[in-house]
Amino acid sequence: MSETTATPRSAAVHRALRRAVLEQALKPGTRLPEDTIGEQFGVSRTIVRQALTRLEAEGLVETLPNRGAFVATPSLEEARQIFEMRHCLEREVIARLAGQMSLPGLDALDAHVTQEERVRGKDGPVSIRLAGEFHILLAELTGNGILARYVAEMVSRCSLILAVYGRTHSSDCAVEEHREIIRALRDGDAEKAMAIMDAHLGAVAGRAELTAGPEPDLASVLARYGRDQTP
Amino acid sequence: MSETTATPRSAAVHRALRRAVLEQALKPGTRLPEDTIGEQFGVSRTIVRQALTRLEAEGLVETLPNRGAFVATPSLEEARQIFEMRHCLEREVIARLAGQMSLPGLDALDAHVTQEERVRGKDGPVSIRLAGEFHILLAELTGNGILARYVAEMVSRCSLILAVYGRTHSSDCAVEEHREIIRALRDGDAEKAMAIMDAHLGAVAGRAELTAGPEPDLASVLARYGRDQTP
DNA sequence: TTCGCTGAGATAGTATACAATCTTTGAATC
DNA sequence: GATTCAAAGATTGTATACTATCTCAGCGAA
Repeated sequence: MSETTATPRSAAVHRALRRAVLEQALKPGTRLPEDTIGEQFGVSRTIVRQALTRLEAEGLVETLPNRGAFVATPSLEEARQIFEMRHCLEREVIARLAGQMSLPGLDALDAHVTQEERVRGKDGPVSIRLAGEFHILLAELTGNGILARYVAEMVSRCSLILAVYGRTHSSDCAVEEHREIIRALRDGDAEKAMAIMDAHLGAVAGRAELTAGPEPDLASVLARYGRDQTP
Repeated sequence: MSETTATPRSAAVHRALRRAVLEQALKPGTRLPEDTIGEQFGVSRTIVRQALTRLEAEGLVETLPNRGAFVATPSLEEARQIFEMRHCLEREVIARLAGQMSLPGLDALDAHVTQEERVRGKDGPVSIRLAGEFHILLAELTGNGILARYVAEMVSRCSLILAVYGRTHSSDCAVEEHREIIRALRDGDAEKAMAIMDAHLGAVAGRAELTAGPEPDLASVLARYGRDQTP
């Protein structure tokens, strides 16, 4: 995940904003004024601007000239393309891992899913994030950092899509499917792992309806995400 | 290819630098001091910094804290990963296009290769760039912008790899292979198209030795790339 | 000679001031 | 009452000034 971070300060802002978006604390379309954010983090607009530039490159933020930055709102067409791309990439991941999993790798996956189970139902936002990070972890285990980065990007943007078009994140089934994927990978059953992944991603893509929640206060969200908790 | 460009000025610097890197006018490891670049383009460091940030996100530039930006020098391991990823993505492109090519699409490809033939042997740098853009055009024809963006990124970074590890760019064979790929796609022969693409990419990846050229003058290079010729 | 220190120069990191642009509010007119 | 224009406010775009850090040359001591 981690590129050579340019500077620690803007990296911190970048991380915090990214997390807030991924946990759907900042909903698509939310305005991201530079000075409001800078004020919250105690940095100047210069720093914020760098973070926003990077987020834009990742597709999590859209900026309009002279209008500023907004949390990206994927169109239906974009959503379709992102799901397609994610599907393609994750098939590649499965193909590379099936039957080739190291013991430490399997342990790491197990540990992650255990963590998912621990917060299931308790902390919605964290649960959403962990579900995505399972797929990123999987991609990282291939050893190909580029592949992992692309998967991470697609997972992030899927989170955005679900925030726009999705119903509630039903994490119950997801966790069990994650276990099944691990099992199939351990057994070297590439076909089965692929099938489960297809179903899993299909399920994710399936949740596509319209919902509208209340607009949360930007400052209060940022106050929560300011402290850089690593978990 | 084109995201929502933040601001025209930094976008221009970004394009120019990118082009210079892709045409190997700026070789890997070249230092990219902010004020030297800013001076050349008549903009402040602020603008240059934005451009460099974007280039870093694309993997074309690496920055070291308090040391500044350099044209990225891919390690052998990165090179391997990039070729793997490119291979995976381009297979996806072929799979989607085989037998589904529209007439305008085929025309566009033909026109591009014709352009490649026109500059073959005459303008080395442009020839390198056009060869890469053939693959990007192919990816764009799938209609999936994300896929196209990723292919574009991999093509760019391959260009960087060849600049470090490659021998001379033998564009002669490449152009003919491009024609063959078009033919196979037109005939709907997915297997053949895939095989040619495999061979083609294998040939690209195959050129891996060590070379070292003379260091060109940064200012003179930028002077050439300052004028934003669109072709 | 070599090693280490010190200070000058250069360059990136950051904040801020100012300019340009957009949005919005309010009033005047139809 | 609706519409249009204008001015004020807000926010982004850009340049620049200042600070922190790194690099390297020069000098002195072992």
